[in-house]
Amino acid sequence: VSTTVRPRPYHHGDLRNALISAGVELARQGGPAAIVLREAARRVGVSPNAAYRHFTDLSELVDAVAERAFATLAESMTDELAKCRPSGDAQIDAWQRLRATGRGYVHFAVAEPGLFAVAFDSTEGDPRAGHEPVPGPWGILIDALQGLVAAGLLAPDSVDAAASTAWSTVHGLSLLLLGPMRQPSAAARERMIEATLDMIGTGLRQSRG
Amino acid sequence: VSTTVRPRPYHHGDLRNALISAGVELARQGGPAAIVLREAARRVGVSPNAAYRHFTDLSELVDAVAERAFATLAESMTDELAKCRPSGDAQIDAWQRLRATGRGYVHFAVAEPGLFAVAFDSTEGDPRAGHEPVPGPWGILIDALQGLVAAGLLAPDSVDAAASTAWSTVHGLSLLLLGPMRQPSAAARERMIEATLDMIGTGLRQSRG
DNA sequence: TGTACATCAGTGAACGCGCGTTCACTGATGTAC
DNA sequence: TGTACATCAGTGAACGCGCGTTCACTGATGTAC
Repeated sequence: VSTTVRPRPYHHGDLRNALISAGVELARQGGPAAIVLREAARRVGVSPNAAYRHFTDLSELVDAVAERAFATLAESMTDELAKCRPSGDAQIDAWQRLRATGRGYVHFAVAEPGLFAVAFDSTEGDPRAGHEPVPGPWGILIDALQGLVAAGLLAPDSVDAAASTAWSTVHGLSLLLLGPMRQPSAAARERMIEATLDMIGTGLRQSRG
Repeated sequence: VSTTVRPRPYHHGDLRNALISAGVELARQGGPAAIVLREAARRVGVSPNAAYRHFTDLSELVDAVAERAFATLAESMTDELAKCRPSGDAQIDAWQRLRATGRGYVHFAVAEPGLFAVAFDSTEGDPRAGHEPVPGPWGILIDALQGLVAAGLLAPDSVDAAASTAWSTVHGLSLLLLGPMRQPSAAARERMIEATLDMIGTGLRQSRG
């Protein structure tokens, strides 16, 4: 095979993206601290300083990885939303869609703890700020809550408060499942998730009255 | 003054504790990663290797710092409990005491983000495992829930589920307040805390029926 | 169509840094007789 | 009460490591004429 090895061209062609991908891989395994510039370069097969053509700083690479992590989190939420089948009852559907966003959030956290940590480690300011053009996790949650409003299940001026409570609950559950309450079985985990989503629901119903 | 400076004795006398305290201080400022053996030794005024008389490892120092962090968290919860004044109504009091534990938890997280991070970074297994002889955060929460049971407000076999939901909610709120939703005013923060505690209450009331 | 040359994207070697940890040591302490 | 000596708790110097970053450089690319 050695004769047919295509020699790597001098110019990589897409080094910036390749480095970010390597960074994502590192983050998946070891969280934010594992994003190491030299190691990313090593994996891409490039000298460490080549990275400086594309990032002024290590922190810029980390930011780029965090952005991808956020996008993947949003994707997990929309994936779960896509599984929702209309029931014919608009109110039931609205609740289901809210649950789906939460479920997607927690599933991502459990499946990708490293990326999850990166997303919330390097968040400067709040996630409401855009990760445009695709709506980020916050936007997706707000959309789901607007769905409740449209179905007459939530007062329009309760959306912000509802969002922050729902987010914090789901975020907390995620960290609990990753850390102090690592569950042995996936089934037990799903039970905890659904129980927590129940609680969010009853909380929101209550605050409506 | 220089003549009256008492020369530091060759033997420190309490180096282990001094190093842990230095580690706590480092953790307060920079979280788990800031616990650096050489720096701790530097602050105590001792050579780096002296630490190895008291810890086999850096990780052993980190563990000791985490233990202190856990104790301080528990303290914050009991402090808040101590503020509860009996109202004459056992049911109201039981709710108030549960709220107090949650409030103490979140207050600690907001006041000491670095220590809070250490506590949950290095948690091996779950926090239910003892930090004896004083009851840890988990024990304090369980106690408060047993209070609800005693007041006839919670089914005895719901305690575990209630504990994990309550914990995850309060934990999530803490992280949210530290990160994505850093609040400008203390008042706004307290409002969010109380709103979340409300939600935990309605959630538990619901699951009782 | 060809050639000069600016620009871009890499290389290789080296830097200084702070870290955890180990080595051989020395000063202080406490116990046995 | 004094002295020998084991033990304990420190010191000072050094190690190897991997890191982020900088330097002067070279190979490839694209544009002007």
